[in-house]
Amino acid sequence: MSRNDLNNHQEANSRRMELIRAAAKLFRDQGYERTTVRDLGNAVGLQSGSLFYHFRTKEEILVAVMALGITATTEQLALALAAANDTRSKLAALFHVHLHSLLGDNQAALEVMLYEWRSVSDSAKPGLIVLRDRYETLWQGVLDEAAAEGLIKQDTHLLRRTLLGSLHWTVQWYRNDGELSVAQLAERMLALTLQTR
Amino acid sequence: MSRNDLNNHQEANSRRMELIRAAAKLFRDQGYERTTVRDLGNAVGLQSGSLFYHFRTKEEILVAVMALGITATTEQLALALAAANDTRSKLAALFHVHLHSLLGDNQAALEVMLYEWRSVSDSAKPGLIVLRDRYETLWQGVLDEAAAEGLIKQDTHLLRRTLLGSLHWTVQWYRNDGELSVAQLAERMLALTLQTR
DNA sequence: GTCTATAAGTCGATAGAC
DNA sequence: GTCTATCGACTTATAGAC
Repeated sequence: MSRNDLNNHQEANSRRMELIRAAAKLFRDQGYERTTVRDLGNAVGLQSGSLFYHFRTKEEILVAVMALGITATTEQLALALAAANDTRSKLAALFHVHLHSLLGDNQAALEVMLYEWRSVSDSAKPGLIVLRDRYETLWQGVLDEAAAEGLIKQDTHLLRRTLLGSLHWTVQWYRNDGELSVAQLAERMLALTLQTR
Repeated sequence: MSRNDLNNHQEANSRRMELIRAAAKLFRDQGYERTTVRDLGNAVGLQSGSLFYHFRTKEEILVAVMALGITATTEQLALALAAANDTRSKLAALFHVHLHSLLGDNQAALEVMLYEWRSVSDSAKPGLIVLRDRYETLWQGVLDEAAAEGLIKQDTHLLRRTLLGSLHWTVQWYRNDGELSVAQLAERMLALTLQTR
């Protein structure tokens, strides 16, 4: 029996999770539309027809990939924020967690969430928007705190959108084999944001 | 005979241009892969087969849309920079021209350039990259000038990438019927960038 | 659970009439 | 230049055997 639960991405059902992870990479590299169910089957050693035992439609796979991408990132951010001692550290966590999730090893799922949104049907969008809002609420809380302390500028709503845009765009130009590590990039982007001279 | 000239997008050949403009909107709204040649034909009152008199392939239409988007924006920026009196005005022009080109009336072409890059074949990429680099070189010149005058921070290469990322991402959340005009948005994003308190 | 086989439809592109 | 008609390939999804 196929599952359709946005939240329960941690299920031990390894075949399903294996498929989601393989789909994330294919969707990221080729795009959702150009990736066929035969491609997905090949990636996990199944015939294309067998996929439909695990998922009812190809789009259900896309939604599962996106849900995994955003919830995993949210969980990592929540953990990092809980471990941070001061506001400056929390601010740094926003950049580090986001970039690591986006550019780190095998983390294609968040990128799919950001760049394949148009392929999601209207009926599936609300559930994903809830997950995205949960993540952005964490961001907003830290930014408001940092603005109150004078660390960053006051226009925190617009700041959140511009910062997330800057971070999302890194996938278009960042190269893992370049001179800059993900952590170094996070620090330099943080420095550009802080109210210091 | 079909034309294949990246630069000559101003050709008076109105049928071809009409098609490019219609394709820009369809590609933006539905994505390149989901837009069929039948959709393109309907949009300009042609049968699908007739398109191939004007373009050899569907991808050639995509490339023409992108070339139009980036060259038109570059031309507008060059004009605005030539009219600017000081560095602060040039900085403002970067934000205003980019956002107007991206969010203004019927300006779908630049958005297609930014978000359908994966659908461009490897053979067509170099020509478009040349056009994009021309645009980013204008940006880099202004940013270097502004940094020298202390208007913005010194890390201008990374700053260019983060700013363009912020601007590109506005298409994902900006609404024309909202409370903020494009010009107002440009000013507020500029304010977030300037080294002032 | 996974297979084989295929249904049922859509796709980009071409050929030839006008 | 645009039409009609269609080719051949490819697509998601289903049915039934194992």
